[in-house]
Amino acid sequence: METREKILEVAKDQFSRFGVRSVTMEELARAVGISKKTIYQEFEDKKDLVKEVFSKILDEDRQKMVALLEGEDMVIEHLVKMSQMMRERLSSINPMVIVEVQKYFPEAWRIFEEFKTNFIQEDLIRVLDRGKELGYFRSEIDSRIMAKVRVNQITSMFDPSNFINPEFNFVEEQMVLMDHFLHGIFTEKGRESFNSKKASII
DNA sequence: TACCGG
DNA sequence: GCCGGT
Repeated sequence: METREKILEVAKDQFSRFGVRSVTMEELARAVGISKKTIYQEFEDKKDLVKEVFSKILDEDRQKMVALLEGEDMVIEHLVKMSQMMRERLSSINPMVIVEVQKYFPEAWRIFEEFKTNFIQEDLIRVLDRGKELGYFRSEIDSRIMAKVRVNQITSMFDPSNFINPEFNFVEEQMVLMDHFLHGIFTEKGRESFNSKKASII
């Protein structure tokens, strides 16, 4: 594996587990088994490294989401699995990291914001439109507005005010939100299809 | 590895 | 005093 890839891989792991600010460049270099100098040959500074780690994480999610859209009739499964993916992503990251990145690494946070609007939202619009064509979702729903609503529901997990003092378990809350969202857009056919296969996809 | 400066 | 950066 290339040095750069190795650094990103180890940094992703260490940052996710211990937080960004509590992992020093010194410690990171030791964990990778290289010198600080080598890290600074690959990355401008710590901000740059954090940004690249974040891009890598989002790239992995992007790949998975593209793969989800492969099947012809995968509309409902797509929405369910996307929710699943985001829940897994959040539980794999130390909540402290989210706060740190927003506060001290605004460029990395911007990457995440762009991912939300440019990718997740556009992906949802396509899925909602496809679901309407297939008769799973009511034709009168506005795909663009509902896609935005759904992005906000999903990413509310990453809003510190929602996870610092959680009133509910966030997994349970996301499940309830997803169920409510789906039932709000389903046609009769969509609802029946969901009920008949929900045991196998949830 | 040692060092400077924030 | 610690840590990013040289």
